[in-house]
Amino acid sequence: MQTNMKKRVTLQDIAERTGVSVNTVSHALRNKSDISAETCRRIQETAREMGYTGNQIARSLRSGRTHIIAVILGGLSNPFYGIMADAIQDAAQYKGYTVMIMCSRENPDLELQMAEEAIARCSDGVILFPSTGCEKTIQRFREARMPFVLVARLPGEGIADGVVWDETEGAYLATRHLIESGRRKLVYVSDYNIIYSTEHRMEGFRKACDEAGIPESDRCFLQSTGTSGSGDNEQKWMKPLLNSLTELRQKGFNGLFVFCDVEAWHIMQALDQSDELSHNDFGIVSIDNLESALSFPVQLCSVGYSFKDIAANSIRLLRKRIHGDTGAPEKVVLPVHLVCRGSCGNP
Amino acid sequence: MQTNMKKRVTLQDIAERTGVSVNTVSHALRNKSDISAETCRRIQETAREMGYTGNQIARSLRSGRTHIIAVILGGLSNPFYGIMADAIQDAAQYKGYTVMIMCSRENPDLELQMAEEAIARCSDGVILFPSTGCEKTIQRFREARMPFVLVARLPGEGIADGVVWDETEGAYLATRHLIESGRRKLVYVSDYNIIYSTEHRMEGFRKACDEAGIPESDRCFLQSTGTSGSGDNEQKWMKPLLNSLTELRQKGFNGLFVFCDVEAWHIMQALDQSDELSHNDFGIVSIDNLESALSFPVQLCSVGYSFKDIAANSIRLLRKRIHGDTGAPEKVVLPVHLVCRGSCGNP
DNA sequence: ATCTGTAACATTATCGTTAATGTGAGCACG
DNA sequence: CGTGCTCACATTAACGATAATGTTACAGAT
Repeated sequence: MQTNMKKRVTLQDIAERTGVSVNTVSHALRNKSDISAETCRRIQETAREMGYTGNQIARSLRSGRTHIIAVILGGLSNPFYGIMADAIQDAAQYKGYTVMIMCSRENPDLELQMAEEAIARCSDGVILFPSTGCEKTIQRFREARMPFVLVARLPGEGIADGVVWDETEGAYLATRHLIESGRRKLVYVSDYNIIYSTEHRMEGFRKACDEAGIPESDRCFLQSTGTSGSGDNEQKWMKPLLNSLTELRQKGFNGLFVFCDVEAWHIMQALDQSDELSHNDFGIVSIDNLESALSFPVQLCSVGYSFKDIAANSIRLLRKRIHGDTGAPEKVVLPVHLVCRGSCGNP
Repeated sequence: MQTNMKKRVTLQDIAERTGVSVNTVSHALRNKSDISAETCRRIQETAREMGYTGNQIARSLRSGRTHIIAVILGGLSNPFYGIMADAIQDAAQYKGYTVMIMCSRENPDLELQMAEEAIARCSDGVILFPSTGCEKTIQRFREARMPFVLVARLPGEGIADGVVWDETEGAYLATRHLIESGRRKLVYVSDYNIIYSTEHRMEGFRKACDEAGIPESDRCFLQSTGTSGSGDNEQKWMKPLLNSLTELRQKGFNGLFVFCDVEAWHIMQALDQSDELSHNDFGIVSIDNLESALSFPVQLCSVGYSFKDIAANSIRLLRKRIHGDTGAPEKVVLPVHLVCRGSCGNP
C-alpha cells in the first residue's frame, strides 16, 4: 500500500547523525543564538548532505501561519481572471506568500464552498472577487475571523476592505469616447448583472449621455444572453443577439457600450459571423483593456486600469489584517484611463 | 501583536463541552464505529453549534497527505495556461484535490524554486509544464520521491509519466491545411524554442511539405523575436518582424505556420498595424485552438486537442503514483483535430 | 571554597488530529 | 462463579517543528 513511503529527512534524522538534540538542529539551521559556530557549521553541512527540506506543514501547525493566500475568483479560463491571478501571484510571492486559487464560477454556493476550503486549510487570508450573492461567504469569513479583501466588486460601503477601480468614471470615459467619435444613438449591452459593477457602469453610461444631451429615446439597455461566455452553445445565443442588434441598427443605433472586453469579443464575433451585420456597423467600446496585456489582434477601444496596482493593494490591505489591524475598513479606488484602438469608429 | 488570535474551535473544545475524550469526538465526527448513536448525535450537534471546522494542516501532518496538487506552469496571463489551469483545477477538484498554481515564467531557475516550494509544502504530487532546462527540476522531484507528471512537453522517452498530444500530426494537419488552401511557399515562424514541441512541430511541417512536393527553397524557417509575448515593448519586435515578412512576401511566400495561437495573434496584430501588409496577405494557421475556449473575434485556423482530456489524464497518472505505483513511466498521446476558420485564406 | 554567571546544549510541552492500544462495565455461558 | 467477549469509550503516542524551560560544565568573582 504505502510503497512510496516518503521518508523525508527530518530534524530528528539530522540530530541523530550529528549527535545533538532536535532543538539544537532547529536553532542551528535558523542561525539562532546559543549554538557554537563549529556545531552550527557541522549541522548545516550535514543537513545539506542529507538533503533536508523543512516541512512547511509542521511549521504551519506550530506557528499558526501558513503563508498561503487563497484567491477566490470566477475561473482561470477567463482572461480577465487569468491576468488578475497572475498579477496577484506576483505581488504575493514578492511578500513571501504562496497563492491558492479557487474557482467560484461566479456561483455563490460554490464560492461558499471554496471559502470553507480556504478556512479549513488555514489560509492566512483570502482575496475574494465576490460573486453576486456573496453575503454568506463574507459572513463566514467574519465568523471564522479570516482576514479577507474584496476585489473588483464591493457590495456595500464600509462592509470590508476593498480594492476597486473607478467604474463610473470608466464607463463615462468609454461612453464619451463613443459620443466623441460621432455616435449618438447608444446601446448599453450586457449579459452580466454583477453586483456593484453593473450599477456603476450604467451610471457612467447615463452620465455621459446626459452630458452630451442624448435623449432617453436614443439610449437602449439591451440585456443579452450568452454573451458573457457562460453558455457553450454558440447557436443558442447568437441568433437572438443578432436579431436585436439588427433591429437596433435599423432604428439608427450605432454605438455599443459593452460591459467588458470578453463580452465585447463575443459580440464582435457574432457580428462578424452574421450575414447582414459587421462589427463596423457599430462603434464599440468596453472595459478592462485586456488586449494591452495579451496583444490580441483585436482593435477594441477599452478603459483600462493597473492590474499590478490592484494586486499590490489587495496584498497590502490583507497583510494589514493578517498582522492584526482592526481599524475601519479601507477602500482603495484606482484610476482608469481610456485606450482608443479604433473600434469606436472614429474616422 | 496577536490581537487577531484565531481561536478556532478544536476537537479538544468539543471534547470538553461534551465531556468525552478528544478521540471520541474525532471518531464521532467521522462516523467511525465504536461510538454509540446517542453520543455520536450529541457530539455532531455540539460541533455544529460551536462552528467547528477541521484543521487541514493538523490532519495533513498526521496523515502525511495534503490533498494538494502543485501545478507548475509558465504564467496565468497566457490564455493557454489559463485554460489549462482551469481544466486541471476542475479535474483535480473532482478527485478531491486542491491545486496550488506556481509560475515558472518558463525559467528553469524559477521552476526549480517552485519545485522546492511544492516539496516543502508537502504536495501530494506535481503537474509540471516543463521549461526548456527542466532537468534539475525533474532530478529534484526524483530525489525527493515526489510524484510528478510532465504535461505538454516530454524531454526524452520513458523519462517520466507524461501527457502530450500529437504534435507532429498537429503541425502536419495545420501545414497541409495551408497547402490545401493554395499556399505553396511556406514560412515556419516562431520565437519559441521549446523542448519537445519545437522539434515535433517542425517535423510535422516538413512532413506536409515533403508530401506536397514543396521544394526546400519554398520553405523558410523564420526565428522571430518578441512574438512569444515575453518582451513588453511592441516597437522593438514589430519592426524587424515586419521587415522579414515584407521581404518574404516579395519573394512570394504566402503561408505562415505559427508555433501557437498566442504567437499568431501577435503576428496578426503586427501585420494589421503595418502600412504595407495585412493579415490577409498570408494564409495563417497555428496550434492550440484557444479561440474555441475563449470565443474571440479572431478567425484563426488552428489545431486543437482536448484540454479536458489532458487534465483528466494528468490527474489519473499522478494519482497512480501517489497511491504507490512504481511501474514503468506511462506516456499518453492525445489526438488532435483541425479547425478551419478562414485565416488559411481558402476562398 | 563557595557562589554566580553564562555558553551551549538538552528536555519538555505544544500545535490539532488520528491510529494504535488500553480499560472497565455488563452480559452470556459452561 | 470465573472466563471470555463485546460495547463504548479513554489513554497514549505519533506527525515535524519550535518556544519555553532545564541542565551542565566551566570561568571568574568573592
